Amino acid sequence: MIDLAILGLVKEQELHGYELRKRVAELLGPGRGGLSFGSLYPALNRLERAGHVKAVEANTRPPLTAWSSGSLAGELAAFRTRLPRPGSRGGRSRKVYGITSRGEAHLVELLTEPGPTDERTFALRVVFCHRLNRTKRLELFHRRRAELTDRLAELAKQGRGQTTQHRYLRSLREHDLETITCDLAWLDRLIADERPQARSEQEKNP
Amino acid sequence: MIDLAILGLVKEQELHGYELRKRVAELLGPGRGGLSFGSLYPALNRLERAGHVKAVEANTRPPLTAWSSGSLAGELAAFRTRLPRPGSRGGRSRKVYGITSRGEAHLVELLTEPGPTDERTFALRVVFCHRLNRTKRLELFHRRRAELTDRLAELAKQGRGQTTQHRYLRSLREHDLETITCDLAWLDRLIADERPQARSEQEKNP
DNA sequence: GTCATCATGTAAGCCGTTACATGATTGC
DNA sequence: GCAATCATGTAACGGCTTACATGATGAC
Repeated sequence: MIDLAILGLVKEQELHGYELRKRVAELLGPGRGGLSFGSLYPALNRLERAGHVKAVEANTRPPLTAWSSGSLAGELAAFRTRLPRPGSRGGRSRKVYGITSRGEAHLVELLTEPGPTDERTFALRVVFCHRLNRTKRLELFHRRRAELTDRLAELAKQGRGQTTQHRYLRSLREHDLETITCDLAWLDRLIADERPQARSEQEKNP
Repeated sequence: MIDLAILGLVKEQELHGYELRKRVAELLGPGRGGLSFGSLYPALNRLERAGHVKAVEANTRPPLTAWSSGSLAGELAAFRTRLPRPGSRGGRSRKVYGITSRGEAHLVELLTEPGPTDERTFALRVVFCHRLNRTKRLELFHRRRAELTDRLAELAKQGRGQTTQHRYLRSLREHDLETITCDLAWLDRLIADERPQARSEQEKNP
C-alpha cells in the first residue's frame, strides 16, 4: 500500500517526505485516512536502500511531469513557492526523492500483481493505472470485478440460508448489496470507457 | 472491534471459540474479512481475565436468547447437533463462554462510545444496536451521519480546488461521492425507521 | 523573541495476521 | 486405520499508529 502510494507519487514528481504525506492523504481522500510520518519515513529509507527511489538535489524547478494535461498546475506552483528562496543558505534540510528505473518497474508490479486487494490499495491502483497499457488496465478492472461478483454470490447464498435475521442485520445486508452493485456499475463504466471509440467520444464532449 | 464482535455474539448465545469465529465471519459478511484464531483465542482469554465473559459448562440445551423472533433457528439447531453426543465421554475439549453482567455493560459502552469509527466497527454496531434504547441508537446513527457529511464537504472542497485532475482520479472521486451519498441515504432510512409509527407500519407490511 | 509551520526521524506499542503445534471426534 | 474436521492454543512477525525528540525557517 504505502510503497504503491510513494512510488506512484514520486514518479509524477520529485518530492520530499513531508509533502508526500500531504499528497497521499489528498489522493486517498476523506474516509480512507492518511499516512503517519512514523510509517512514511522508514518506508522511504527502505525504498531508498532497495534502490526504488533515490535522494536527489532539491530542484528549484521541478520537472513538469505527465499528468494527462498540465493538471495539478496549481499545486506545482504551490510547491515551487514553498521552496527555500534560492540564496537563503547552502544546506538543505529537506531530502527530495526521485524514482529510479527499478522503482518504475516495481510500480508496475504493484499495479499488476494479482491476489485479493483491499479498498485503499484498489483505489490507489485506479489512480495510478494510467501507468499501465490498456490490456493490463482492463485486467486490473476485470479482476476486481470478479472479486465483487464473488462477494455478491456469497451475499445471496447467506440470504437464502437464514430468512429471519433481525431488522438491523437485514438492513445492513441490503445496504451491502446496494454498495457492491454500485461498485460494479462503476467498474463497468471504467471498463466501457476503455473502448477506444468511447475514449475519443469523451474527449470531444467534456 | 474484536471485543464488540465477541461480546455481541456471546450475549445472544453461549459459544465456544471455533463456532464464534464462524459467526463473526458470517456477521461481518463477505468483503469485510474474517477473524483469525490467532487473535480470537487470546482475545477470549483477555476478556475472561477482565471478567467480561466466563467459561460455562457446555450446555446441551443452549438457552433460546432474544433475536427478535426466533431467528437463527436453523443455526441453533445446527449448533445443537454439533454438540458431542450426551454419553460419549465425560470430558469436554471445548470451552464454552457466556457473557457476564460486566461484559453486558462493556458491550453497551462499545456500542455507545464516540470517536471516529471504521467501517467494520460501524457495521458491527448496527448489527448489535438493538441492545441500545432508541435514543442511544439514534445518537449512533446521527454521529455516523455527521461523519459522512464531513467527508462529503471535504470531497467537495477538494473538487473545487483542482479542476484538471486526470481521468481516473476524477472517476474515483465521482465514485466516492456516489458511495457516500448512498451510505447517507441508508442512514436516513435507518433513522426514519426509528419513528415509532414507521416501525409499526413496517411490522404490518413485511 | 517567540510562535506556527515545515521537516526528519526514532521508540514503543496495538492490533492483527500467518505459521506452527497439538490433540479429540467423526465418517468412511 | 485414516483423513477431514473440530478445537485450542502459542510464536513470530507485519504494518501501522502515537508519542517523543530535534531542529530549521518564516511571520509578526
